[in-house]
Amino acid sequence: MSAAELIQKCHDAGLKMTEPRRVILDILEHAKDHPSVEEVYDRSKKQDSSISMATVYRTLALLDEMGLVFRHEFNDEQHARYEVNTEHHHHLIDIDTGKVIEFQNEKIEKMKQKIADELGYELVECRLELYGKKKKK
Amino acid sequence: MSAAELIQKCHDAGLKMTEPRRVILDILEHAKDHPSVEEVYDRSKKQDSSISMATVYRTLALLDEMGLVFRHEFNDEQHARYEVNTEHHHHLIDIDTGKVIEFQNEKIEKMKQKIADELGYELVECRLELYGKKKKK
DNA sequence: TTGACTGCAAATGCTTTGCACCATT
DNA sequence: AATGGTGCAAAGCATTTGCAGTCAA
Repeated sequence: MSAAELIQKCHDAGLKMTEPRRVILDILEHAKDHPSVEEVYDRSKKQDSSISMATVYRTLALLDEMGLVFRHEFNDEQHARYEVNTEHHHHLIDIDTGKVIEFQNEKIEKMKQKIADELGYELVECRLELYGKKKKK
Repeated sequence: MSAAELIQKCHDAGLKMTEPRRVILDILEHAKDHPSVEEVYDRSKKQDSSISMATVYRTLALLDEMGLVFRHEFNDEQHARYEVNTEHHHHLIDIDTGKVIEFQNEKIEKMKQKIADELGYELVECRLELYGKKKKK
């Protein structure tokens, strides 16, 4: 999703497009990692030093509620990480380096649906995180 | 795992078996839910009113490090939940009621291994949570 | 114009920690 | 006796919130 599309969706939702929001959306769209709130804040400050931490928190929470963004809380981390909601995928976290690798798997998607269904539930959301160590060749 | 086995493992690890630890292990072993720290604390107080919150936090952290217990942080909850480490399983959380259902699935286990392997990783841990709404009959 | 949005600083809530005392080994 | 464990209270940290001023629509 491009920054322009994100802005459009915010507009459609009736949100005012302020400078802080524009900057934060831009940061998120260009982030190739899964930045923490503080990281989004630091990067935002470079574009507009007047942006406050409170606004970053408020904006990210808002985007999360709207479903434009995903909030992650990986193991052993005390802070949240965010990423733009693009294609559905999961994460493998390198427990030594903290590196996050994204992956998709059609079979697992089907299994999830099936499991929820068999338990009498309609699947709404899901969180799958693998934690591993890099294999030696 | 019975309370006696838990105590044995703590003993083997060289931990002193104190009253607070005995009580907390007993609480955990009998818990059929996934109690929060505060819940473990409240239940512990009924057996020994002198137990402090700090000790509950310290003990649970210790048991988690030892791998005797699992720490969960389900979506939209600001506190951790714990459960004794028994058979490997995952959770389906009812997003309306917060009810937690446990499940196992052999195929998913295999898929996880395969995915990690293909990404060049040795799988160490995993977290799979499904969030859903109860289906109407 | 006006209600949504913002920065600031104070407050919250879960969790951790320093310290002096105490109990298990 | 030694040292690891405990309760208490204070500190930490990520996150939230009250408020008064500001700005997009």
